Amino acid sequence: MEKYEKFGTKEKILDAALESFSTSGFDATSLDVVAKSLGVRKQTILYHFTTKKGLLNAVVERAAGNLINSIEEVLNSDLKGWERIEALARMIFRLALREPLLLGLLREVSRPGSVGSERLRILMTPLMDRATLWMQSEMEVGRMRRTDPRLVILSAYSTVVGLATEIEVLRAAGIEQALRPVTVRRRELIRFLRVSLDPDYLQSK
Amino acid sequence: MEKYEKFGTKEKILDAALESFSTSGFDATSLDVVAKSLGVRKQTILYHFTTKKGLLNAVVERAAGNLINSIEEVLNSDLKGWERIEALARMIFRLALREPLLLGLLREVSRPGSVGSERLRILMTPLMDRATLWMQSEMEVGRMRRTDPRLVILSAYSTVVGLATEIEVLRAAGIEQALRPVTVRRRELIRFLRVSLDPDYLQSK
DNA sequence: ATTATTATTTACCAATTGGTAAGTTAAACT
DNA sequence: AGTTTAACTTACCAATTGGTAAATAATAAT
Repeated sequence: MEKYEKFGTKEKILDAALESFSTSGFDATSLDVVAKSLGVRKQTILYHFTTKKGLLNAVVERAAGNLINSIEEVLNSDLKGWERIEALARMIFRLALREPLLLGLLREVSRPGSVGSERLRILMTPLMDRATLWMQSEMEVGRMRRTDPRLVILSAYSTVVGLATEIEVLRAAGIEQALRPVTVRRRELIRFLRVSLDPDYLQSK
Repeated sequence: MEKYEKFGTKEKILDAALESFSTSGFDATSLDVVAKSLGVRKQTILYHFTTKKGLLNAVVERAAGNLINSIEEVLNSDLKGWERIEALARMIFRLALREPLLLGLLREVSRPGSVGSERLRILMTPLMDRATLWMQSEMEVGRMRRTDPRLVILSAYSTVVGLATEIEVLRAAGIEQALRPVTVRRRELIRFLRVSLDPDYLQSK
């Protein structure tokens, strides 16, 4: 509960930082530049977030919050087994298309030694554990085909991250409608998940 | 034909630069640091490559050269239709596994506004055009199923780039043998390509 | 041996970086 | 009205950045 929430500077800083981190990356982001784009002094940023790394963490945290909320929404539905998986996949693609900056950020932050990659891991781990447990229990009762949950999840994860690259490369390659390949990829992912997980899915055309 | 090829400094610089660019990224790479790691002054680097961007371009060029050579090898074989595609896919995965730094570089350089992304595009475009033409001619004579070649190629491309992320994330997730998921992904890609392209492939388990 | 060329270094530099310290302004509480 | 606290700014700094200019060393050509 902030006290002088007058101009919402903090939020505006987070927006601008997301923009810059996700398109230019952490190192190429200058606090001075970000501040200038907001008509604010750099020290205002440092006042709110103490350090550049702190700012990134805050951005990641907020983004992850969005993601988790979306996921929660699906998890609280009454969809079962395979249908739930498919709903999840669609939800994530929808989010990724609505807010492409999130993809850029994810891409930036999931680089090995990257600043903020640790933060991402900390935020994602419980989500991943939860998903793993759920999948295992679904396998127990035979609603899901037996595989290694983590491998499936990571495959899905890297498919989504790959989108960030793909969309831009498509644009660079001069393909006008960048939307179609994305839906192709979604179909692909869903089919992959289905083949891996849906026990009722007969593998025929 | 260099004149004083005594210590091969230029090559050593390229090696170190590849290492740094692909793991830390362009902006996070300091010429001073790279130079120090080689026991050489920064100005030696700038002597050989004039500018930091020039160095990146040289690194990209060399890496692309490796890639193109490998591809050429397959293209000069007498494999036809689908078999050629599969050989290509396997070749690229082999290269990616043997030299993981190439993946990191590809990942770094394929970012939208990134320095060097233009260079990559320039190098890749003719390769892509050639592949597209070949695929179209194969489709003409019915050795290949009819689809949009560019979309297939880009799917394959982003799968490979996605590997760069996946391998690291897997490691971060604490999965010991990072090799297995990679081969899974290769199988997946080949199956995808086969379904899309091989006219003789009957889609049954 | 001298000269020309290539390779590498020493010395600098202007610009930018993230960050500290100390104000200043404005709102909230009393 | 006066005090406290939050929001923001001005001033400053040490470190690092990529890059220039000039000197020096090493090799090749004459």
